[in-house]
Amino acid sequence: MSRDAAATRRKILDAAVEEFSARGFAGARIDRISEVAAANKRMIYVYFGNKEGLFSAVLHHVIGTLIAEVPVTEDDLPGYAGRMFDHLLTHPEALRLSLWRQLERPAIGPDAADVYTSKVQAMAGQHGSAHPSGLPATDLLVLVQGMAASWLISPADLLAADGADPTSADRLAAHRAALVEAVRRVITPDSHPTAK
Amino acid sequence: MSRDAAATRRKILDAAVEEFSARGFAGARIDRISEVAAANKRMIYVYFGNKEGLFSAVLHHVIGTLIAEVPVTEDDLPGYAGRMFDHLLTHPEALRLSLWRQLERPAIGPDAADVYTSKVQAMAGQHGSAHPSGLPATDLLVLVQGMAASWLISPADLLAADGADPTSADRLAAHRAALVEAVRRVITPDSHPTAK
DNA sequence: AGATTGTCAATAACTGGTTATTTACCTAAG
DNA sequence: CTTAGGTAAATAACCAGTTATTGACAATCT
Repeated sequence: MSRDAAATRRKILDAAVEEFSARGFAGARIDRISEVAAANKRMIYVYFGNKEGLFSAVLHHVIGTLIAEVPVTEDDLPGYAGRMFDHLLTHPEALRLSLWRQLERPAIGPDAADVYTSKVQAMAGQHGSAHPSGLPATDLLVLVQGMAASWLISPADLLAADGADPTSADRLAAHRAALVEAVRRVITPDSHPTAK
Repeated sequence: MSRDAAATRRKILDAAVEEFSARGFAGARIDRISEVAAANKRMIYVYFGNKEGLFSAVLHHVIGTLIAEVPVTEDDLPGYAGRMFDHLLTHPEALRLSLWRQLERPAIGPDAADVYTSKVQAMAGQHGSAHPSGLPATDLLVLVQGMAASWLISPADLLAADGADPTSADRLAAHRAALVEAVRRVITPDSHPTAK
């Protein structure tokens, strides 16, 4: 039996991503993580300190990857929404962990304030604090993120309201198209505002 | 000390709403609920069976109220978004419990399939499965709900990207306006689609 | 009386964290 | 080349405090 600190640390982290993603902080069990990782429980405390330290490491890993792989393209918000949707679809743990973080431990995890601030300022540009669309830049970014995640956080009974299977590849592609188009409309400055 | 079954049941339910909303199913403690309710722990099992039964009752109560008080006005989606935002703002437990339900116990809680199905059909109307806007009715409803909740589920570092206090009444009113306007744009069929 | 409503205390299974100890690997002296 | 010793890595057993749930019993109302 060989000894490999990096590999053990990695196995623990992977198992922790799975466990915390599935059950959240309060629901996660250290024993289950060590079992899945095929590592001794004690090693978790050696490498990560305590349960919260492990949760923090998981958050940094997964959310850090999300931020790195889905850059905010402030000049192409529809594309950003589409790519975000794709990433959340292929990395369900990213969305689940983000939600659990928000609900259970908002203070823990990576701080993306600098990233967001610079993007928001870039969007605002010379137009005061508003995007060319006329909507405040921060609100726009928040709305786009909410739209990108909406399908994946909605209850199944809503997603299936039209009878189609909400998880089929076709349905997901159709929603992706609707998402991108909806964002395009949001950022399009209207030429002739209507009353209703 | 007088005896009042209905009052005791109600106190337990109120305390459970608070506890489950704050900590979720796994994080909630029966002891804390009975303490806050000033009721004996045993009564929880008499009235609600077990922890899951209590969680289910909480979900039915809070989400049922949400569905009743914020009807889906399919002919006024911007207004629906605004009223949903208002309700979630004044009833934070409704959003938190919805999220926790989705993450921890998706199978539990009220089933709104019939409500959604009829609204989606009404929106689709004579236009096949699509809304007058050209977007699929289900997707539209999902997106609008995601938009309404986006401010309230976003991390603080994003909300404060423009330096303003994200919880101030002014800021919330400004975001509400942006939300309603964004939804209006999404449902407006465009007269002259542009490339980018 | 008879059913409902409430109290108290016990229990059996867990849970995060720790202590004491062993095992594998590397290096430098003999 | 071998081997003694130091150190990082891993493990098993354990602990003290919780946790949800229940059984037995008392008070109250109709």
